Amino acid sequence: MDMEKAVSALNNPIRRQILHWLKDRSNFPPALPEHKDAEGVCVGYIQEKAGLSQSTISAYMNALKQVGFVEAERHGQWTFYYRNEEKIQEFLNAMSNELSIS
Amino acid sequence: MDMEKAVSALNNPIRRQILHWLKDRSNFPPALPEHKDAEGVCVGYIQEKAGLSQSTISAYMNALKQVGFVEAERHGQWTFYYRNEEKIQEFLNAMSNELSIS
DNA sequence: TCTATATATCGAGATATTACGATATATAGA
DNA sequence: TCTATATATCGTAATATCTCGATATATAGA
Repeated sequence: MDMEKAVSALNNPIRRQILHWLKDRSNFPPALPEHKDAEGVCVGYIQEKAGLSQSTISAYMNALKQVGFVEAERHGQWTFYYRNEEKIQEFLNAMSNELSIS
Repeated sequence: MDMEKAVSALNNPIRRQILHWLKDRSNFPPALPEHKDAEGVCVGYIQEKAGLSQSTISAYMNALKQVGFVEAERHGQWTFYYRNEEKIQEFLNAMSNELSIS
């Protein structure tokens, strides 16, 4: 866990918000019938909800992916992003260790 | 807890390191006899350990103080900084809530 | 193959952060 | 009051981040 990159990825309210939204699929419009089997949420839905440009959201999701907080899965033309709960917990533990425990 | 400012204050390896060092007074040179009663560590010691300029450390400590992670106490010409464990724990809990719990 | 759609990447201007040296302020002691 | 020391504040150049629009790439379907 690269704490440098991890904290940096979280040092943005929208990226933190997206991570939070991804906790619950119902924060987004229902999946299309052909995507019922795909895990996660496509970039377009995240973009719409966040209200930022497509390129910005794509970069944001990449930043979150680089540190492992989310994973990406391609299904056709769509990329679906979903949380990596282990990595998120790992970060919280590392942060707790770094700040609290001597 | 202003998460915006809090994460921003932690988005710097030296500031995180300082918070960690402050966990244990023995990370710094022993206190002068006339400071035996003062809680915390003076700016000069922190500066020396961090290896950055005096003005930078002063600004860093102020950033940490603004979000409540440390508190400051003046004793004569010295300012002593020490951790606010409650606020740090409050931040860790808030972070955990924001990231993990839906 | 051609077109439409979804996403990724690129380049850039605006803004924020970093870290410094210079200077100001506060206090202790002569 | 004058000087020395500790810390705070100011002005700054360098660097990083934010966010966009334009463009490139990937895939599905006609």
